[in-house]
Amino acid sequence: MDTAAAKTQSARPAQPLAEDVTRALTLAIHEHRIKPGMKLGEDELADIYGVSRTVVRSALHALAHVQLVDIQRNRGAFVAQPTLRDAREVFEARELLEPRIARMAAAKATPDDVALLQQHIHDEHTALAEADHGRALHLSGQFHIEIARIADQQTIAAFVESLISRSSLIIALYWRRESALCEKHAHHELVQAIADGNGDKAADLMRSHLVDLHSALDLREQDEAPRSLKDALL
Amino acid sequence: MDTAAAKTQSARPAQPLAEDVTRALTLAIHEHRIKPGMKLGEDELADIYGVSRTVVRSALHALAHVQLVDIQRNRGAFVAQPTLRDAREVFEARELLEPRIARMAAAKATPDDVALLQQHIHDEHTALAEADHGRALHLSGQFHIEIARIADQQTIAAFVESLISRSSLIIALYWRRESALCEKHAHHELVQAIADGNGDKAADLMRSHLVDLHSALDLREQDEAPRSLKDALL
DNA sequence: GAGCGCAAAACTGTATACAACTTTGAAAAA
DNA sequence: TTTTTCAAAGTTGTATACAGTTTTGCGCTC
Repeated sequence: MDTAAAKTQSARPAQPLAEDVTRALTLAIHEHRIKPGMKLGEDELADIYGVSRTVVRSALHALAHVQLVDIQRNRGAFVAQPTLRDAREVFEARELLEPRIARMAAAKATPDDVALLQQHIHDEHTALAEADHGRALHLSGQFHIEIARIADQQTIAAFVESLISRSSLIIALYWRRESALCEKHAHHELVQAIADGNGDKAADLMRSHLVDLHSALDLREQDEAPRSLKDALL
Repeated sequence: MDTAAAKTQSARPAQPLAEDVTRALTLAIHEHRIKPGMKLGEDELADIYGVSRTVVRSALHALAHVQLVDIQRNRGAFVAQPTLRDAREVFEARELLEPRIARMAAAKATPDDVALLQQHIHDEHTALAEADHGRALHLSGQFHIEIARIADQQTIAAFVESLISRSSLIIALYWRRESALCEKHAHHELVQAIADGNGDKAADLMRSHLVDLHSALDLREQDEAPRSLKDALL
């Protein structure tokens, strides 16, 4: 009967599967429950989620495609560790794409969309109030993704989503503890501009918001050697 | 890295890779050997490449992530059929990203890089002379990808690569036969601007080149209904 | 003859088994 | 004691087997 313990999910029709693991892992990474460099053993995950290695493998490859994990042949999968260069590139790309997306969102947003964004902000505040920083960070990312969805540009939205995922890792690695908390005002003002249909303002707010984020990171040249060393010892 | 030769022949080193199948399929799609909407049966491909379904599955999922194929649950994988909207979005994104990439490439290109680009152009002309339109199209795309590589912006380069892949499908679906052949001059002038380190000119040339491409497509509103119908009958 | 329904075939999704590679630990030699 | 070699354990890559779903085709009913 112990073997059945792994199948305690039998309450579920067992229809959705492989990508559930992908979502679970993505969320865990976004919420910083598992940290950059951590090894993701296939057997271990298969045991945890009560599925076979086949499913875990599929999920890990999916995450590798989004560059959330790094798969090394015959060595295994590890949570990705974006380099300083990666960090700069990701934020550079975000500063290129997201203001434009914000402008489009301002042009297309419906009242329902605005309400949804405000709900996101509310949830984020709630998470912060409960000191659940991981969840707050995840929701903060989802906020940006939601804007991309509202802009109704699937192609660019997919890129933005990928960039935001990686941003989570970058924040985990390079966030300056001294820097202030994510300015709650930024998101709120942005929603207001979108609700007003003020595209220029939305773009500007988005740009400055991203610059703020960017500058809250410690992207100075630091010892990259320890990184590769930690790879081995962690 | 360059195991380009290892592909379709019977003399397989017996240590090939799953991603070899991915490359082979990608190339086949890029060269329009297999067309949008075509079904990619797992057993069939496994038989063709002499590998197990596991490997084929992995390859198909990789292609699905780049949106080259469309995987429908319990139904199978099909070569993707970008919609008119997809086509517009892809070229819009390219017109946003590639000029910037061209500018960066002009700033960073070494003589070797320029030589490589010229080689690409030469190969493309050769393919055209042999009436191998599929290969010419593929090389044309690789040319753009190479520029992104030279620009040394891995993150954006990855996006560009994805966009160019999809462009191949879009061209297969919406190319106007009446429109002139890919203007060979465009690429050549672009290389010259890059070689001269003239970033502004490179960006401008890239932009107009993309606009030319875009306008060579027939993106008028046409019957989308047949599309969904063809899905069933093809 | 047309429409409906059920069963068999085909294919995908998942699990398990086997092979190859990497790592690790200890034993032997210097 | 240090270094080197080799074997055993562990993990990933690939193949095969099984289960569930979709499709198809035939037969039955109206």
